[in-house]
Amino acid sequence: MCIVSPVKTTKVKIPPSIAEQALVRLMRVGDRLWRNSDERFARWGLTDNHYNVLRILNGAGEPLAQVEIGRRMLSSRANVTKLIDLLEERGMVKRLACGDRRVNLVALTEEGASFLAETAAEVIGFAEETMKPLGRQEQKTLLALLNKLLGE
Amino acid sequence: MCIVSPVKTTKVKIPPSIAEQALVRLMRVGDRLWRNSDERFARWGLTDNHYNVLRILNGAGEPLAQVEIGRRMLSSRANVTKLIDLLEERGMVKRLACGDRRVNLVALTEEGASFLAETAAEVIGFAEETMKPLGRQEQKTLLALLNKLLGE
DNA sequence: AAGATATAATTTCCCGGTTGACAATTTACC
DNA sequence: GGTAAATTGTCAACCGGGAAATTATATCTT
Repeated sequence: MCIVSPVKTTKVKIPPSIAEQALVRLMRVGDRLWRNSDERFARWGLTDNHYNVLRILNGAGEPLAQVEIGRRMLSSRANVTKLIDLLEERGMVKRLACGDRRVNLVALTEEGASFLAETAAEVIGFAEETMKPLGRQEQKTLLALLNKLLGE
Repeated sequence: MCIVSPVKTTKVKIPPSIAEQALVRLMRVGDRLWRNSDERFARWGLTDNHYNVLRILNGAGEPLAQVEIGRRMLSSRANVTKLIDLLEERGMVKRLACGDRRVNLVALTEEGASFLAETAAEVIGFAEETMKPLGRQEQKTLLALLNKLLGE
C-alpha cells in the first residue's frame, strides 16, 4: 500500500482543445494499431513494413525501383534497402537489373505472390475485427475525415 | 531512363475492404503525426513521450508511481525509467519515496510545471494547425469515432 | 567532351523502445 | 508465521528504423 502525503500538484491549467484531444487520440489509436499489427506479422517473421512492401509491389503490378517503394511507404531509402534484403533472402522478392544501372527494380516473385494470396483473408479479417466497433457507414466517415486531414 | 521489359506481375487479387482502407489510413496518419510531433519537441531536447509524461502528471494532479505512468501511456516499465531519468536530470520531475518501498512516486516540480505553462500555447497551436483541414464539427465527429473505436 | 550536379542504393552509426534477467519488497496462501 | 507468488524499478542486450556519409551512375551545363 502506498501512503501519499497530502501533496497538491495540479499546477498548470491547460485549456481543453477539441483539436488537441482529437490529435492525441489519433496518435494513441495509431500507436496501438501499429503495435497490434506488428504483433500479427511477427508470426510470419516479418514487420508490417515488410508486408507493406509486398502489398505495394502487388498493387503496382510491375517492378518498382527501391526509391519509389520508399516514396510510397513514407520510409527512408536506407530502410528500404534493409527491407528488401530480408524479403529477397526469403525469396518473396527479387532485384532486377534495368537500363539505369543505379536502380534496382524490385519484383514480386511467385513465392511472394502466393504468400500474399494465402494471408490476404487473414489480414483483411484482422482489419475487419479491429474496425468492428464502427458500423460500415461510420468507417466510411472516418476514412473520409482522415483523407481530408491528409489533404489529398 | 529505365527500360522495363514487359513484365506483368499483378498476381494477387485482393478484395477492397473499407475496414482495411480505414485501418491503413489510420496507421498512416498516426505515423505522420508522431513524426511531426517528435520533430517539434526536439527543439526542447525532449521526445513527445517525455512531454506526455509531464502532461500525465499534470493531469493527475498528484504524484504517480512509474508503473502507473507506463500504464497510462502504453509504455514499458523499463522505458519509463529512462524517461523519468532524463526529466529528473532536467529538474522537471522528482522521485519521492513512499510507503511501499518498491515504488517511486514521481512528482511534477515547479520547473516542470512552468515549462508546461510556457509551452502550452504553442503545443495547442500546433494541434490546431494540424487539425485545421477539418472544421470544428468534423473534429468532434472524428474524436467520437476514435473513442468508439477504442471501446471506451 | 569535361566537369559539375543530381540521383539510387548501400554502409555505418545512432536512438528510442522492448524484452528478459535481476534485486528488493510486498502480498497471498497454507 | 513462513514460504511461494506477485509487483516494482533497474540494468544489459537487442532490434527496428532514421540520418549522414559513401559509391556508382546518370544528367546537365558550357
